Amino acid sequence: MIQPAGESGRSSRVDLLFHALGDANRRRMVRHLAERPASVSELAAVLTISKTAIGQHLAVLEEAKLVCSTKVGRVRTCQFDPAGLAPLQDWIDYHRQEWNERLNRLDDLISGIVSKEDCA
Amino acid sequence: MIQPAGESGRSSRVDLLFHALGDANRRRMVRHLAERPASVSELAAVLTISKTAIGQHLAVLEEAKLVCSTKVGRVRTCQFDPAGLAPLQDWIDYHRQEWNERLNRLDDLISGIVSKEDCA
DNA sequence: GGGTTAGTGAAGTTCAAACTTCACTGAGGA
DNA sequence: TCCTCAGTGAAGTTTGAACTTCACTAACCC
Repeated sequence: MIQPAGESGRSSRVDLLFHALGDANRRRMVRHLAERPASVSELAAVLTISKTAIGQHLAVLEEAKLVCSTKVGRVRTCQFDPAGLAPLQDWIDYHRQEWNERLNRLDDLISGIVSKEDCA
Repeated sequence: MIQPAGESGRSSRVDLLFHALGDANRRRMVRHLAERPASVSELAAVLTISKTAIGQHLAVLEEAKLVCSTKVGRVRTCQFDPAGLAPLQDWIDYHRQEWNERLNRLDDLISGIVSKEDCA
């Protein structure tokens, strides 16, 4: 059974996101939903897996806040929410920035050495 | 044993990336390496897991091209490579864009309806 | 040379999670 | 009303992968 990460030690938002997107089928779901909303049955047909499996993946995606769904009558319609990607973007930005600062520190170090050499 | 994804069906770059970053310990490694390079032993001390485990995680991160490492003497030094994040950024951008286009199509549809109403 | 330290390979254990099937509920249509 | 279709819950199976330990190699230091 696909674990909807209820009490599985997956705590942070980033954790949920990377885990949710770490599965190829869930990424296919997201990709499909980015084009247009779809029902559980439609997604099951597209991915050629059981509707039960779709339901389980859906729970994971919803917990990661990448997808939301509403049920009207007997059909549940799933929708992509791009805002859910924000923490992922933040994570990337953080690491890029950290890296740049590291390069800057290196720059400072080097120019410091150079100016000392100038003094000598 | 940590599977270095050799023949595990993980094919695409994005697949490798999401899988690599889906693990909290690997993210901690990346975070540490974004600040400064480190040896296997140092990472093992920081994450408090065995050096063997670090070596296994390292293989995954290297395959995803997020980290590179070189061995001089008996110590292997690992380094973060921010360029490895590019495909991840592309993935995010694609889905945001797809979403925007979807909204634009909706806009067009609505304004089409409105102008028809104007004609009536 | 001999001891220590850094890292690796092999093998085994454990656990999460991605599926399945089956049984069921409940909405819609003939 | 009856039948069908959409979705869900429970339970079981199977696999991938995150660890460990142990044994080993090779570099460094005395």
